[in-house]
Amino acid sequence: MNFRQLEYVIAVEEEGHFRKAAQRCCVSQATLSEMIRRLEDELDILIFDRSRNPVVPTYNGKQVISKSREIINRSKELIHLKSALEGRLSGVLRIGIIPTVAPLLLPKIIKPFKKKYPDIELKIKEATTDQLISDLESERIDAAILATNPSDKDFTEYPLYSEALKVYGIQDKHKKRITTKEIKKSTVWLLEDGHCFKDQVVSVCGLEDQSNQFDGLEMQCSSFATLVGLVDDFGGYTLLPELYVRIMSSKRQNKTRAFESPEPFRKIRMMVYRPFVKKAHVSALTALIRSSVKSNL
Amino acid sequence: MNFRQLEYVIAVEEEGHFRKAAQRCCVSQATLSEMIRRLEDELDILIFDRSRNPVVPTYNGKQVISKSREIINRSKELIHLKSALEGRLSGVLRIGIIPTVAPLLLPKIIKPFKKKYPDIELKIKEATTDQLISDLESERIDAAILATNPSDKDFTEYPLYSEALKVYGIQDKHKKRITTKEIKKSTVWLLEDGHCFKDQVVSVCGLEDQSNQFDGLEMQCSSFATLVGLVDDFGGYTLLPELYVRIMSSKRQNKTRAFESPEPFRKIRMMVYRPFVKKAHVSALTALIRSSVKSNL
DNA sequence: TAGTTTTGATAGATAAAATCGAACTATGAA
DNA sequence: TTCATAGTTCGATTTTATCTATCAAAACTA
Repeated sequence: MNFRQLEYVIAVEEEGHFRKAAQRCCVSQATLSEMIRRLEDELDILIFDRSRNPVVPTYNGKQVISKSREIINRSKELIHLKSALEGRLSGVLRIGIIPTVAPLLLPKIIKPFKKKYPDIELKIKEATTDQLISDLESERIDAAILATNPSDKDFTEYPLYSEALKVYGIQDKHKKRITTKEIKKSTVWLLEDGHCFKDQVVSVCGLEDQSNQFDGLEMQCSSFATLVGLVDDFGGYTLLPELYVRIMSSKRQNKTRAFESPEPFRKIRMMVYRPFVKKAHVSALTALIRSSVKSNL
Repeated sequence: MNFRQLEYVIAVEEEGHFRKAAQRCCVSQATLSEMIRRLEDELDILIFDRSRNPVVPTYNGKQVISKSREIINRSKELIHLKSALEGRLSGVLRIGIIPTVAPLLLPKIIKPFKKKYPDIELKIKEATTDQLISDLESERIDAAILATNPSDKDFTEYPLYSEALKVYGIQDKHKKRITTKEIKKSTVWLLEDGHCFKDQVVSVCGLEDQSNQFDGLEMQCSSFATLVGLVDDFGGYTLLPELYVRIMSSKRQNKTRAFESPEPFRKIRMMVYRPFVKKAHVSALTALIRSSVKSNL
């Protein structure tokens, strides 16, 4: 067993293809094939089902790949240890963000982060909470920015910020605050399934799990911009997180109101699986996000 | 960088000696020397200070060794993955136990464990709480059996059992229970510093941190057997955990009493640092200890 | 002090491995 | 069938790890 074999296995899993994987690893396909066969012999585990296209890992193979990732990730850390010890953070930081946070947060933080830590290569993945949790466990990402608290307590969390949920779609200029009862009388436009924000809205408003239906129109929304457009065109309400309200036009901000106290809010957290690896990287990013949001909320 | 280089580094750290390390790794000293030099070149970190005898790691070298252990431990897990997946637990399980628990617990569990899991090689280390916590962090051991709760919350704990603290040295056969006030009037013999049991006794009885002094005699005790002997010879009292009382002669058990309610007790826990590796091994041992103790307490 | 032992480093030879290009087999599409 | 694509196998080549033998420095020893 050697590091390269593990890297080959990871590459094949990600590419689903021996030739592409070989290309990525800068070796001939023959070498990669032979090395993977040798690893399979040594572990006495068939890692890939080659009869399928794309090549897929077997059940046992998935366990091998998972362990391989752990090992390769740590070996990368060892290679970057020197610069880490010197305080020059370097290497890769792989972050996952849910779609209802990404467009609000990323524009604020990417540039300052790259400026402050030029030697860190930032890899960002936008995906659903479930996907990101699975990525954390398999060490495909180092940290995830989520709005829900995974019931599973194998994760460590660092609170980032809380933001209130606001209501969009108010026409009455004199109205100050609004209750859930009032908006339930009308249509409440929701994001499509899979977004945790949708579940939060349903729970906050005590809605039946109504889908976006209006006069024969069914919409699968994946962004706040679309939701706001729907409200403008068809009436009704939608809920928006505070940070999104702040980047809307003032005309639209005028159609937004806070809930009656106590205001519902969502907590955004940095979640990590192995709190000690990339600790310096993650806390650098965490600190940056906190200070960035503090000046905006 | 390859696995063997990391193994060589770990061996040198543990042996403090290139030749001995080479012998342990079954290679020539020249090979080991060369490979370590190459790793140092690659990482651009001087790992060992060779001018000292025994050879000691540099500060940065210690970080390298720590990461190397993480990597090597995981590579071992990968090698044993097949049998782990088949339910036949195999490989090494390295356990640390504090000295005031080891002699009470080990005799009960080692044989049944070896019988039930013949493919697991059990390595047991007896050491103080502080030492074991450091061993857990550096992955020198997989789990530790402790009586104190490390304030640091980076550890996961699995409760094993609780045992009451009893008082030894009672002469009055008609006495049923005893209070801390009563025993404080006389000498209370203690274990030497470093044992957490001693600190627990001092705290339970509200003692000044008195040392074992009696008529010009100063004793550094490291076992309950010695403490009991001291009480027999010189009078006074000592505190014993319940499991120890059970293995004493009935003559001595007759000189033992429980405290007035609420009885003080100590909680014995299995502590792990990375709850997911060797999870099956650790829970196998945990289950065995619990059931073994249940029939004895 | 001079000789001896011990320690880790170095050099050249050798065995083991990883890698490559090319030929080979299997599968599915035109 | 014929072709294209996929992964495997084979022999040659390069790279790497390892060995033995030797060296230089430091630590003992007589």
